[in-house]
Amino acid sequence: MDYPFNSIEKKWQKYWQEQQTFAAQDQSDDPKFYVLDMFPYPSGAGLHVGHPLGYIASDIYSRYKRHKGFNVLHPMGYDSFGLPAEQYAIQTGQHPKITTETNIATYRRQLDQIGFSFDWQRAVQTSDPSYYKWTQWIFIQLFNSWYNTKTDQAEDIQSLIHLFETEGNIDVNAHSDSTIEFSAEKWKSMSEMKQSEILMDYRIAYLANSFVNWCPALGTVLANDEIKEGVSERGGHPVERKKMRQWSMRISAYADRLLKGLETIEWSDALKEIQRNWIGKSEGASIRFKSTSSENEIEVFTTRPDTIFGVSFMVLAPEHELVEVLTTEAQKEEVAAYVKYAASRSERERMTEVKKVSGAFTGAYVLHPFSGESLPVWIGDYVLAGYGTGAVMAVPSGDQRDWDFAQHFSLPIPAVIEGQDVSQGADGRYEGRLCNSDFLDGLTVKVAIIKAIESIEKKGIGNGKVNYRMRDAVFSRQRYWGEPIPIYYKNDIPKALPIEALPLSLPEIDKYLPTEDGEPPLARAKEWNYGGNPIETSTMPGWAGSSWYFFRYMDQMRKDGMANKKSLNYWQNVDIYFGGAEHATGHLLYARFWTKFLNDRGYVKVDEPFKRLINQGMILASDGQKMSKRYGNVVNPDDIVAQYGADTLRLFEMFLGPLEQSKPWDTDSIEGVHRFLRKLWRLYHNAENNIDIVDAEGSKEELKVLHQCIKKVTEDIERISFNTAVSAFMICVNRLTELKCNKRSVLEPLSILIAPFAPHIAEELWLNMGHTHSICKVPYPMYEKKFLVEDAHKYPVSFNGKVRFTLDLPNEMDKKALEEAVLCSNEAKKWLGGKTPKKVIVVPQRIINVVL
RNA sequence: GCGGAUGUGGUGAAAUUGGUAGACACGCUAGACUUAGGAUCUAGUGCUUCACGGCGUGUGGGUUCGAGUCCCUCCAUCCGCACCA
Repeated sequence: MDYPFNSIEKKWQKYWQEQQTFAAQDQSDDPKFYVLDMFPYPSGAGLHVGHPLGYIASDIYSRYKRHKGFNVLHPMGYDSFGLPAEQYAIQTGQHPKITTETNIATYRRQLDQIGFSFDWQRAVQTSDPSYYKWTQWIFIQLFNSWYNTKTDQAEDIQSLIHLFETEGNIDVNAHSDSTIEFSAEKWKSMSEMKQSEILMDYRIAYLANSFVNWCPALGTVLANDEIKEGVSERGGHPVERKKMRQWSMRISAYADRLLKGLETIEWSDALKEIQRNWIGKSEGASIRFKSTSSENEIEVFTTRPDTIFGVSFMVLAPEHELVEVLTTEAQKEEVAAYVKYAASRSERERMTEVKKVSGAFTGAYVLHPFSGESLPVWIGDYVLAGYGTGAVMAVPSGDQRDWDFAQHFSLPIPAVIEGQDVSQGADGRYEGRLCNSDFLDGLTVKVAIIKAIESIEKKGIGNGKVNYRMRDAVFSRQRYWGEPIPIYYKNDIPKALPIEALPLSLPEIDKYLPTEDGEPPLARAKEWNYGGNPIETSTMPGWAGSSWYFFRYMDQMRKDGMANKKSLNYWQNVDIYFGGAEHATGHLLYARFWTKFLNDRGYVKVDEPFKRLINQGMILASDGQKMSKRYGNVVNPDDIVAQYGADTLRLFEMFLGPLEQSKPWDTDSIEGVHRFLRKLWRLYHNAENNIDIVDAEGSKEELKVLHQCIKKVTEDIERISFNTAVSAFMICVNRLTELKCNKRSVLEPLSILIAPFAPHIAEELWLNMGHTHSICKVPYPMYEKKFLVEDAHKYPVSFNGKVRFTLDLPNEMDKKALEEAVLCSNEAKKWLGGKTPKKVIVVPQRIINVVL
C-alpha cells in the first residue's frame, strides 16, 4: 500500500491555481503579513535543490500565517536583467529577451511542481518595460533630489535652486562634492551649463568624473560590491582603476542612517556586522597642514588626533591632486616615475603586495601646526586615494604602516605615549598618558583626543569629523541588457526625460557589443534621441530593479505610479524576508537606501524595507563544493519530485538541519522522510487504502500527544526552526500509530498542523475526511495547556550531580515531602551508604539532587 | 591582522530559561513475515568494562548542589572585510 503522491500533488496544484487560493487581498479587515523571497535571476541552468530551500521555508511561514488569519502577501518574480543573457546574446545573436523568457518558463515549471503558495498574479519582471518604467521614474526622482543635512533627508532639487537664487550656497547644509562658494547674484549670472554642473555636485543621482573600477574583459565599470579580492565577482576578470565620467548614487549621504537603521531591524548579527563594516564609520578629526613654500594645504583625516606630536612626515596617495603642485623641480623625475609605477599596478597586485613598502619624496614640506616644525611630504601607494582625503599625517610610533614606511626610508619615529616601545614596530596603544606632546603631556589618550580636537578647532586648522569607508555607488554600466538611463543631453546639459516619455524602452540593435569607438552598445541604436537630442547610452546596474521590487508587488499593475498609496500604506514593508547573506553589501544595502530615499520624498510610508531577515544557508553538493553546472554536481529538484513527490522534498529539505546553516546535499535520509509521510497516510487509511476514521473524542493520551505536537510545532515555526518541527511530527505520528488512533478529533487538527509543511497530502487527507473546501485557510489548532498537565513527574534523582535512578512522584507533594520520599526510597539507601546528606536540592517538576 | 559564526555518536542533528546529553532520522546488528525484497514490523545501537561501574558535548581552567548551556584561556574550521589612517 502506498500513498499516490503523484496524482495527489498534480491535482492540488491545479486546484490552487484555478481557485486562486493564494491571491492576497488588496483590502482586508485581517491583519496583513508580507513574506518575501529574494528575487531569483532566471539562469539557463534552471533550479537546483539548493534554490528551493529558502522558498520552502518562506512557503511554510506564509501558509502558517494564512491559517493564523492573516492576509498574506507572498509573491514571486524575476530579476531578469543581467549579464548571462547578454553574454549569450553576444555569442549567438539571440535577443536576451528570448533567452530570458525561455529561462523564466523553466523556472516557473520547476517552482510550480513544488507546490509553493505564491500569488502569481502579482509576478513582476525587472526587464518588462511596464516595470522598468518605474525604475526609471525613481532614477529621475533621485536625479531631482539633493540631501539636506539640516533636515537630514532628501528634498526636491527645486528647493535647493530656490536657496541658490535667494542666498547662494554659503549657508546651505548639503551632502555635496561642491568646493566652490557663490552668492545669489553670482548664481543668477551663471550660464545654464555652469548651473547644471554645480547642481550635479548636489544631486543624489549624479554625473561625475570619478575613479571607477573598469573591467576591460566585461567592457563595463563595476561597483565596489561587484568586486571580490580585486577581480570581478562575475567571471573573475582583472579590474583597473580608471577615471571616467559616470552616473553615481550619493548613498554616502545615507551612511549614518543606514548604520542607525540596523538597530531597528531583526537581522542576524553577522549580517548587520557585514553592513557595519562596509559602511565603516570612524570618528576622528580633519586637520590641514600648510605648505612651507606655497598657499597649498594638505588635509588629512585621523582617528588619533592625540598623537599629533608624533607626526614626523606626511604621505599623499600617488593620485592625489597636490602631488604635481607640490613636487619640487629636483624631485620631479623621481616622483613622476613613482606615480607611473603606482598606476601600472593592478588592484590585485597592490592588495597581494601589501607588505612591500614603496614611495618617493616630493621635496616639499609642510608646517606642523603646533610645533612649527617642517615635515617632509612623501607619496606612497599604501595611502589610498579613495579613503578620507587621500593623504595621511604619518605617526610611525602608533601606526604599523607608517612605522614600516619610516623604517624603510629612515625617517624619525618619535614616541608620544609613556612607555611606548617603538624599536621593533608601532605601538598603537589606546591606554596610557601622552608625553613629548606639549600641551597634551600627562593627559590620558581619551582626554587628549578631545583636547587636541578643541585646539585644532580653535586654531582654525580643522575640526572633529566622522568619516565613512563607504563610497558613492557607480551606477552606469556599459551594457545592453539593463534599464536605459532616462536622461538626454540638450546642448550637452543632462536633463531628465519627462514622465510621458517613459518607459524609455531598450532599442533594437544589430549586435550586443560596444561600438568600434568603444561606446556602449546602446550607441548602436539608430534613433537613440529625444527630440533630436542624444540619449544617455549606459544602462543601470543589476541592483536597480531589485532595489524597489518589493513595493511593486503591492500593486504590480499600476500604470500611473510605482504602486498606489493605499496599497503602499496597507502593506508597508516586508515582515519577513528569506535570502542569502551574499547580498549583504549589495542588494540589501541599496534596497535600504532607496527605501529611505522614497520615504524622504513621501512616496512610501516606511524607512526600512525588511523588518526581519532570515539567511538560509547554502546547500552544497555532496563533494562539499558549490553546486554548479561547471562542476557537474548539480542535483535537480525535478528528479526528487518525480521519485518521492514534492511533499517529501519539502520535508526533507527542512529536515536536513537548521535553515541558516550551510550543509551538503545528502539524500541518505530522504527515505526516512518519505517513510514518515506514508506512515501519516496509513494513520488515516486502512489496508485497502480507504479513509478510516471515527467520530470520537481522543483519549487522554492521544490528546496529550496531539497538544504536545501543536505546542512544539507552533513555537518552532515562529522561531524558524523547521527541522525540529519535522521531528515533532514524526514523534507525534509514531505515538499515534502505536496508540492505533483513528479519531477525527485528533487526526483533523493534525492534518491542519502539517498542512504548511506538506500541503498536498494535507489537502487530500482533509478532503478524504469529508471536507469540501481547501485546508489552506482553516484556523490553525491552538494548544491547550490542560491536555499536557500530569499528576506525577518522573524525577531524575542524582547524587553529587550524577543521575542514579528515576522516581515517579505526585505533583501535589511539596519540597519537603519530595525530599523525604526520595531519601526513604530503596534505591536511595544504596547510594547514601548510611551517610546523612549535607543538602538536598529539590526543583519541583525538574530534578532532585542529593549532596553527600 | 580585524570582525562574525560554528565545533556534540559511524552520519544529519536535538537539548528554547543552567536541571536525565544524543530526541528525531539515516546507517549498522539481530530477529519476524516472505519465493524474493531496496516493502513492512520487532529489538538493540555514545565509548569502555565479564560485571558493579567509569568516561563522555574541540582544549585547559573557573563559577555552581548541578555546565553542551555562564565566565576566562587556547585550538580548529567556515564566512565577511582587509594597507580604511
